[in-house]
Amino acid sequence: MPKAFNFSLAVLKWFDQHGRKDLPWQHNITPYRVWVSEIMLQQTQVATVIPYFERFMAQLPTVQDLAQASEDEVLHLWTGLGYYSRARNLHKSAQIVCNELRGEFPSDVASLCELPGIGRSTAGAISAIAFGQVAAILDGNVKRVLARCYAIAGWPGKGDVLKALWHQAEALKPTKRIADYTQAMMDLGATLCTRSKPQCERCPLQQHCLAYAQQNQADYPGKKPKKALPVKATCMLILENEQGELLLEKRPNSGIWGGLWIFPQLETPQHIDQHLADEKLITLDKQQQWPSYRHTFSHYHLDITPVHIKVRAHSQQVAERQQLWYNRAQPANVGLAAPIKKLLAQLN
DNA sequence: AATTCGGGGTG
DNA sequence: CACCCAGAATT
Repeated sequence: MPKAFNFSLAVLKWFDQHGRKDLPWQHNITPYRVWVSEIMLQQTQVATVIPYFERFMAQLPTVQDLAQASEDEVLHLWTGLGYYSRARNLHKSAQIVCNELRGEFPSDVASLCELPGIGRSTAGAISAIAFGQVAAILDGNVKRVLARCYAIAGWPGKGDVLKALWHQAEALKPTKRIADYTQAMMDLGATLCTRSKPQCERCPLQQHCLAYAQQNQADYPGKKPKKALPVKATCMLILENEQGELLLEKRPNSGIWGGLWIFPQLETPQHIDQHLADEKLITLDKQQQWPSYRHTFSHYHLDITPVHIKVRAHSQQVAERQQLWYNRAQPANVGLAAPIKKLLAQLN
């Protein structure tokens, strides 16, 4: 009868040989240092955090120093790290710890979760690493390790997937060496069980990893589903004067097609007559509606309905409005939006 | 349950 | 450039 696989034992054995043990917050371990490091590490990579952590600790070595600092000073120390609400919550929590908890950090997950900026995973990390309490974590690294090892499919942003991952995290945590185990799981995810090109040949879980067995490591964790792009519609006026030139307008520098030149746009073809009147343009020929087509951006589809109209221009209000009559034989040296290029090509 | 927050790293 | 990262708070 072979001995049953002991997940945490294998992870701890690997940690003893290969885990990271020299990160700044792994020395002189105190609840304050662990807490600050865990907040900084939320959604932020270790290499980015290290210099910020060093500066922060040099400037505000204790929770009392942090509580008494100004919010501006805390935010200054955070500048460049991103997610600035983390800094404001950290500051608030320090004041709560000092003013309401007599300077003593809570040690259990539920109490830690009461502090602003501390959720279930960060509470578990602080409780386990700083206080040795048997608590589970589920950060991005652990999600990846567990999703692969147990073939937990789906995007962790979905409630049921997250629930399944937490279930495994809670079930696997050991009662001994919880601090090392917690660090080990994060190290495993950060150094071996990486998002791309995981080093499975060095992984202590290889023999038991379902994703490795199926050789579909890349399928875990499931990716966030790309939501269907919204569809917008526009009508583009291809206004051709008696010289065969086409009216273009310059887009503002900010926003879509910034600084490029496009045909005048209307929401729908119904607005054409009004627009021509406003622009003091006289229709010379029948309007020709071209077939609509779809142009796709990263964040939406744009259904374009081109309408070709031959006109006589009356006034010369062209310059101030950032307009020009575009001569295809002697094209102006301006940037053209992709759909405009496409339509110009179709005119020939 | 889905969105928002946000700077940097990476392929 | 798209996607991801030691997630939590908000709607």
